Amino acid sequence: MLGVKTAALPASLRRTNQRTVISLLLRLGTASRADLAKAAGLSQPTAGKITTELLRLGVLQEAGSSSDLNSNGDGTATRLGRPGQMLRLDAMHPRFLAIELGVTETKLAALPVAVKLKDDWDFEFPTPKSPEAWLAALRSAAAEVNPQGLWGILISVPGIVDEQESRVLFSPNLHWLEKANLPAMVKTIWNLPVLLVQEIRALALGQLTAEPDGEDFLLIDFGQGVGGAVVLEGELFSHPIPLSGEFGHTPVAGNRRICGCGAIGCLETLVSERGLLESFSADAQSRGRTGSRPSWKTLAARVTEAGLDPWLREALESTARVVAGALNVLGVRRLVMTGKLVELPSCASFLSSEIKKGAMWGRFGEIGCQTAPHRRAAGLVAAGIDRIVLPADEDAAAAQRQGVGINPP
Amino acid sequence: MLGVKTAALPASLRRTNQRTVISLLLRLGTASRADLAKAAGLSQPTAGKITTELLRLGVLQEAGSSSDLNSNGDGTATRLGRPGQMLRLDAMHPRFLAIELGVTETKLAALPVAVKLKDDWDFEFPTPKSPEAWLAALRSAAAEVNPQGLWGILISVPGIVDEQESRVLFSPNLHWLEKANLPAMVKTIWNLPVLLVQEIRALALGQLTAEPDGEDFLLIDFGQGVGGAVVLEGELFSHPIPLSGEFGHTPVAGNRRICGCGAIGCLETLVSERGLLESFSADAQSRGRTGSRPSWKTLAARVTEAGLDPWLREALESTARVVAGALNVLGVRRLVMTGKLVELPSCASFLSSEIKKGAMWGRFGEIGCQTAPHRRAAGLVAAGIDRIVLPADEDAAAAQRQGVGINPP
DNA sequence: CTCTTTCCTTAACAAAGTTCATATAATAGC
DNA sequence: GCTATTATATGAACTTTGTTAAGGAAAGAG
Repeated sequence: MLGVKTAALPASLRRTNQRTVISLLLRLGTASRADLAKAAGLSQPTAGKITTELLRLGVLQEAGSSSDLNSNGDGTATRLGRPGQMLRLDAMHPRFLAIELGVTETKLAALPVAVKLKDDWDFEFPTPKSPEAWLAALRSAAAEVNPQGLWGILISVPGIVDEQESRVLFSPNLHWLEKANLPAMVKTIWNLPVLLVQEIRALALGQLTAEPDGEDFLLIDFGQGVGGAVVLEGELFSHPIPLSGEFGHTPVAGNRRICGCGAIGCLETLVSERGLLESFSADAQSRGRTGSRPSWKTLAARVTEAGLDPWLREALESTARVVAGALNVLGVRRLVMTGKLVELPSCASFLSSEIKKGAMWGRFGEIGCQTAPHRRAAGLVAAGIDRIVLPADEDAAAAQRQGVGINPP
Repeated sequence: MLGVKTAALPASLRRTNQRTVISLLLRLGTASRADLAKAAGLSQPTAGKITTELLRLGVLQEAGSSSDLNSNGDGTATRLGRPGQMLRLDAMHPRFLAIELGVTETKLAALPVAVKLKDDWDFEFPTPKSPEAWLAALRSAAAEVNPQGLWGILISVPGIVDEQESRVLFSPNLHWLEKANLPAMVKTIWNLPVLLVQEIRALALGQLTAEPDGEDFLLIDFGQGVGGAVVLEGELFSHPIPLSGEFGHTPVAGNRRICGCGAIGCLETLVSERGLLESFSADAQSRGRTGSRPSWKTLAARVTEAGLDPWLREALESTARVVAGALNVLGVRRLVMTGKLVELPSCASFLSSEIKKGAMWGRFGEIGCQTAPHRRAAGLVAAGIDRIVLPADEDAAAAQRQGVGINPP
């Protein structure tokens, strides 16, 4: 018989363990097989097999023996016994081209597996208003990228994305995406696997990468839109219907603004960048100050100087109620906030205190509220490793790599 | 070597498949091993092994051969080939004593594995106001229960429950529970495993039992309190922190009522039974009708006659906003509502239409809103099967059964 | 009475993890 | 400098779980 598809345990156990090892190396930086076995709760033989595989795939690289590192002058007492072969995530070869397709800017960076935790883009250009123009701009940026050794293209997209089908379903602030076939377009430049990742999910994955063993959390980003994503039991929550995290489109009592999504009264119309500026401008006019044109800068200045004006206070209170409701339903007690809004002075702390009042857990213990930088790039790479390098089906993986560029040594 | 704990795959795969088979039988009623294999996507040998085990445990019972059933007069063409041995969930032996510990009533029923989908209690008594009185009342009810063959006691409890530790953490409407050690108390009557299940979770599990392959849903119950629980990817969502589903304690803008939980403005103070009656009474007074004492009956009459008064309309709108927010965050598009509120005329339909307006998915497709009866008993049995009959650790199972009453034939 | 069809079980095997044992490479002690 | 100790990495044997392949059992069809 020839090439019969042989039996397999349905659950992709091996894959789970591979991911555990990668996540451990993200945290530890460098570790021996024995360290990994201990930390992952696996036996040494299993850890050995897994690392062998990851080395073959090019995800890991060797980093000398532990004695080399220890003898490097620092005073740590060298341990007894045979030193381990240290391993780390590969930082030598750029493996992914990450693209942030933002409402106003498009940014690019070529990233290795060992990605930096904070975004750091190589090139950027203003996002044009049509698919063709965007592709043209991307094509000229492409000249600066060496596609040698790349495994895939990762694109962060605002709005609602069907990540399985790589289609943008809905993007209120960038409507032309809905009709474009991004993967096909990008493949005319680089013939590599292309992965679309919903922006808010990339951010959450990035946060998860940065703190892999932090507690479960809800991440909210206040940008051009307002999104939310949840990490439950150490995993980014993914629903078959690609519609989770649409935080900003929750109705707010008394709000009559029309939202890009077609509904009336969405939270987003109050606390997106545009919404905030709109309120600020209306308020400034009512205060009789029509002089300075409302911009993010003047808004920041006003907040620094006058604190939270009533309109802003109210918007934050509404936000806090929606967030508290989400925390209550989910049973999560940690919140990570990103985006421009929480960089305004005292906004983050006011939000936090309001949320703490509204969330049930606040009556038993502490609600953890923190702000964080954007970690899109780290999130994109996490998604890329997960879906391009370690796909569920080994055959599919092979097919996707076909003639494309994974180069086992 | 003697009794060395041997190797095992960490994920409890077998258990998952056992549960799949049970859930299939709940839906199909009766099926052969071959049917189950096909429906569960397992191979016939595996299905055979699993059913053998479940028969040994007493979860399943044999139900004659399919030819017997078919020849029973109905006109279905008897199929070709060897008829299958039909299997069904055991309906002969009462296996669990289910207790609904409600705020006003305590109800009991002895239930077999093949539980009815709608609640149907054998005895009930008013819930006393202290642990001792409750235990005494329970003890006298116990005379009517034959403990022969019982596997465990299942108790549905309102409030926040740590189901792992079997402790009630918080129960705003039944505060004495927080200090009582229910399992220890109950074990003085029946020396059997005792399982506490959070009321809202029992309801959601019951709904899941009734429609095991319906789409993921959010269940909301409007009773003495207001709770919510989520079924994601066919599983009741459980968080390590036992605090999910606390729907009712989300703050509502403008609401100044003081809640049993200690906070101000919780949704629950508006739409719990008590909250509704309070609003109704205030409204009646303002309309100058102090005559008829406000009761659920007069409220129902008023709604039947006058439709939704503004105060009720507003309360429902607030509820709809909170629900819509939850649906948006979770990416769920199906809602199941239970409890007294949605039995009031036109309340359920008004709620549905408001929620459809606020939930993001409503702009793409249909939000499914339905009402359902309480299915606590079914949910309790599901939890009992899961945690008493099929525990993760086979040793723990054996220990828990020790000298207690699982009788393999 | 034999043939076909379907059901159930036994046998052989594959995947993935575990324990146990063994080779290897350092430091520590004499 | 040689041996003892300790820690790492890997090879061998076995467990769990599930899969395909093959064979016996029970019914209707010809």
